[in-house]
Amino acid sequence: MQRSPDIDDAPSLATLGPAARGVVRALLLGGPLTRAELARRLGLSPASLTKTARPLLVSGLISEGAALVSEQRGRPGAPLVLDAARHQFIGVKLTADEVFAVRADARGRVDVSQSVQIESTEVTAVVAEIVAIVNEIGGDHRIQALGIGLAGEQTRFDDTVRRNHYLGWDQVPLAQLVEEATGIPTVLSGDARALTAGVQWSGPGKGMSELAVLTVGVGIGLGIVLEDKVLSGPSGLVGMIGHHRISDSGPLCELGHRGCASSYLTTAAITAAIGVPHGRVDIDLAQGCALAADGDPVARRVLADAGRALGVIIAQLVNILGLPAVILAGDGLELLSYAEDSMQAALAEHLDPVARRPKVVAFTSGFDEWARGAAVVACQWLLDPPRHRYTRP
Amino acid sequence: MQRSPDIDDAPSLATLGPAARGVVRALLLGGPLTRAELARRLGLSPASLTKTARPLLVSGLISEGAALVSEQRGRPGAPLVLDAARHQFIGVKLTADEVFAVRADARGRVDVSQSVQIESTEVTAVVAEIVAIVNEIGGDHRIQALGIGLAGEQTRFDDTVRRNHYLGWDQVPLAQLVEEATGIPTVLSGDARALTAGVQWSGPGKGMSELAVLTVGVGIGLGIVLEDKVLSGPSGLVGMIGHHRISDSGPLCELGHRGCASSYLTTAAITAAIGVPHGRVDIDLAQGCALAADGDPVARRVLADAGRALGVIIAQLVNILGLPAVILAGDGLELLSYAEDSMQAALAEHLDPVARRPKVVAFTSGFDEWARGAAVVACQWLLDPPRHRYTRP
DNA sequence: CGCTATTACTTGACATGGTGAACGAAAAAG
DNA sequence: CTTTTTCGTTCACCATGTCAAGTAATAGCG
Repeated sequence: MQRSPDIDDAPSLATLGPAARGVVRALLLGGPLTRAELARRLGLSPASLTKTARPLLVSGLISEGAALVSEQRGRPGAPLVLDAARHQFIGVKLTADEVFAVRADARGRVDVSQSVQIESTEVTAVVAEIVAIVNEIGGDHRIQALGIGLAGEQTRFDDTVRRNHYLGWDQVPLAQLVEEATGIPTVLSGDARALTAGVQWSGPGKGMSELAVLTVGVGIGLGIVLEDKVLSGPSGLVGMIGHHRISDSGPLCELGHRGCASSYLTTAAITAAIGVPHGRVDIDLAQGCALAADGDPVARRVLADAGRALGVIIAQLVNILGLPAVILAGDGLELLSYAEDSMQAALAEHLDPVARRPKVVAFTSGFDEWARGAAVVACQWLLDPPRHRYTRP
Repeated sequence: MQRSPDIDDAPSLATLGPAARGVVRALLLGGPLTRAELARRLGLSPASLTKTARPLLVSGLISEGAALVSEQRGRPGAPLVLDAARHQFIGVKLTADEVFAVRADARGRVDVSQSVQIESTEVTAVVAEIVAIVNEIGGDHRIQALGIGLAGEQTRFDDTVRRNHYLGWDQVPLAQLVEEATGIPTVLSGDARALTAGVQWSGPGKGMSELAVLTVGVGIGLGIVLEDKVLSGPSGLVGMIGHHRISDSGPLCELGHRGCASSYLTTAAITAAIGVPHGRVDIDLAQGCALAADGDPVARRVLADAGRALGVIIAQLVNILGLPAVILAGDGLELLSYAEDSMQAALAEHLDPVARRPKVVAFTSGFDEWARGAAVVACQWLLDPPRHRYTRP
């Protein structure tokens, strides 16, 4: 080819074979790597890497960097460099009253983010809002894929919104609708799954093959990673941990459960529990934490109870699945400031005596993390090796 | 070694390539199948099946049966038949005081079983006992592989016994020791994992891609199947559910937990809970159930509480993992007779409102089911596609 | 300086497992 | 007897991966 590869001239990741995708994935996760190192990580022979890397090099998708200063004895390897910024993705977090979108590169680094309130949850209106924000945020960039995260029962790399309580939708082929309007390949994802994918791809869980992401905020969410894959379950109904009973006594949740996780941990539950004894209904979580900081016994107790609930849930997860790490996220994470001790105590108490204590990490992030996760899902979707299913003509 | 070229001359399953293994696995699970049906189940083209089946046919590993009476319109397919009985496996369940072994075919059908008490848990003594029982039970049959199940933290297709509380072992290369003494390829497995494999391969969970097996007896065990694979976790520590707290009040378990699962569900806990109020220490589970049948209020209450504990655990599993089915097993299962109602009630109460209610199946079986599971693991191990990891010379 | 050990990469022959397209075979339906 | 439908085969071809042998570049060392 004569002309130098223009910036948007690189082939789409979707056209690559499974072997090349594996290399791209490893380069995205591991920065520049030599062929030898790639071969080791992917469990392939050096010969395979020579063969797989060549077409990627000639197509301009990756390039060969200067050899590093050698620490080894032998011939230094030539690092293969993948410019992640040349592969842009858009992630959308869809709720019943807002569309939040980010544009991120293949490593999940966010470039732009934007949000818009929506008035109607009617399908065509929502699709129009998504299309508008995607076009705006996409700008001139070529977008490889679009991921949409929403609360509900989505399976892995889904395309249809099944019965969705929040939006009032049922069997809406949202991916197809958006794809037709934007021309960008689109995939749906449960929001907890998306957040978890983001955390594991390029967040605090990067490189961990097994972990759970537990979110607190309006509700309680859970995403589980096993063997490097985010669990989706056959029906997409996974991680419904919000109403696990923590104790026999305790507050009531909105479903009438006494002492369930939601009754201890949702932001509404915490602010109510702190506000009511003080005769105040307008307290928010920050104020509640401030009260605890001032030594207010009610706030202290409520947050300690919340921490205890967190600890119990973490212990259950680790007992059942043997997870080495649990990451806490969500906008209700503020509560941890005065809940961490009781969380750790409850974790220690409820962990099985032979289970290993997991690493518990608090991951403070903005709301865009949900949309970023959706972008990561879109990227993982493109890189997912086509699952070799013959379909008869 | 010289062998008469008779029926046992078929090639070992271990020599097959991944494609052929897939066909064999499908034939083991699905009885005789035509090439067309195999192609559909494996997601392959008809051409692939012709190619893959041929060497299996000429080697005699499978044969072509007579065409079935046709219900379809077109040409009837020729079913491919695999004689599972020609592939024998041995499964061993190892405890601190007993070695229990079965010989089963590749479909997990048990032919012979035998057990022996062991006096010493010294490694060489135990290995000798295993070798003796394997040789005896193996007879003249060619044994494809040997699986050993034991309580402890074994990873998937393990070969070393790590720190094992029951046997007092640490870092014992048991698989290698037995393999050297018997000449049979040997693999280790956690006992819950083995039981679960047996249940899903050819037990009541046959064909289910997602399920959990919950055992009650001396302890509480848990095995989880996700996407057709039994979960093992990175460290082999999975399913440590025995000390999950069920209620704040309740009996004490041997670790001092009040109201944990073990305190409600182990056979010892139940018999003690029934026996003590009656001033009897020698009650066994059957007698306890008999008392309940006679209307004894203590026994009724204890069994109802046990059922409630079961229901809570099942609900937790289903909430977290979205499992469509849970299978109950173990020698303590007798308790279900007067515990099922409370179990169902607790399950309904603790299940998340949006989660789907799982099928709960009681699977009554003998102790040989544990060893049978180990034999199934051995078979699955042989059929596991060599996981394509290049190892440098 | 040149030799050796070590590590990185390439080359080409080959194996495996997969596909599509064209075709032949056997049954039911009409 | 023809059509339809489904099953199975053949053959050319592709993608991925290995092995064995060789080339390339570096550090260490006499």
